[in-house]
Amino acid sequence: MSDRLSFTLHELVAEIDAYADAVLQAEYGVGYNHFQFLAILAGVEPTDMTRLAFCLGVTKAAVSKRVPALVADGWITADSPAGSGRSILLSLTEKGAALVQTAGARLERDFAEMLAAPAFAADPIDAPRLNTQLNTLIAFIQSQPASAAAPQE
Amino acid sequence: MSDRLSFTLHELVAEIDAYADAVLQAEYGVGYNHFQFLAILAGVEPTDMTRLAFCLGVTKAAVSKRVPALVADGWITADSPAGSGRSILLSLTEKGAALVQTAGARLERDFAEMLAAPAFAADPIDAPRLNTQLNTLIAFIQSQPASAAAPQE
DNA sequence: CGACGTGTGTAAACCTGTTGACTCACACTG
DNA sequence: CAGTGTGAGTCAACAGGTTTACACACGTCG
Repeated sequence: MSDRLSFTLHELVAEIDAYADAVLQAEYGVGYNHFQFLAILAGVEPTDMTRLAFCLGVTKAAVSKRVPALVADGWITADSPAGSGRSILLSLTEKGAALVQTAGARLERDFAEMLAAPAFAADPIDAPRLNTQLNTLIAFIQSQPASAAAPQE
Repeated sequence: MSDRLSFTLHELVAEIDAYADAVLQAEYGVGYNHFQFLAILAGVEPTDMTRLAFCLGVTKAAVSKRVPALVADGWITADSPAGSGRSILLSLTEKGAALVQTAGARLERDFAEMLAAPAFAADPIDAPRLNTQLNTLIAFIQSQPASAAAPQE
């Protein structure tokens, strides 16, 4: 347990990811990265690689390398509409959408249950309020001059 | 802005890291990973590779590979005390300790200022309380059965 | 003593991401 | 119609992690 909030946040995220990875691996046979790719695509589909890369927080090249395998395994489709330059439109297949739906709901339910656990009875966590506060904080950090470091921009 | 707390947390951590990396790079000429390695070592030095790896949340092998360069550049020392098996004790040099001290203070000050920014006047963030809550949450997740995924254990 | 078991660091192969140079398709300009 | 610019995707080289297997320094126990 650290007394530095920034350390605590890192630790918490690592713990959430580890938990999610364990659940996903055990019940759906996919890893956390795999799920995250599909889940974030679900929020913006159909979209091209560049935008998805931005949403994922990785580079175009990283997305470009993962796409063929995901298409081959039937999670997503990649179409090149005529007359759109080299742009490639990515979408979820039924299988991909189903995974995002069911596994996402499962993880969200788990997480909500944790936040409502008796351990927090004495000092309950107000999730919506916390979410709003943290989003404000994100926006504020992004507005800081030194923060010119988002990948791919 | 996502309405899912877990997404927001990921985004926040990414933003904090990007900010820290920009500051560290600009003012101290080191990257965030570099600083993190030294800062976490500072909290447990002197210690051996296995324990440091655990604290960093990476494997022994990863630490083992980084140590030679850090020693060569004068950030840390690696000693093999007689009679302790193959254990190697890692410690910060003066240079390393100074970086952790000054850069750490700088980042912490920046972060504290952000949390006190006017943007939060309407709904202030109580950092110590939040830290406690999140640490409780971490402990709770770790106690969940599915969470058998901490690296190196 | 000698054989094992255990903890610790290291080496090799691999996976995944980044960077920087490139190709390609299109739009604009002369 | 070139010629040039620009945005999108891809390729090659690299960086930093993980895994698996191993070498080594100790204990312990026969």
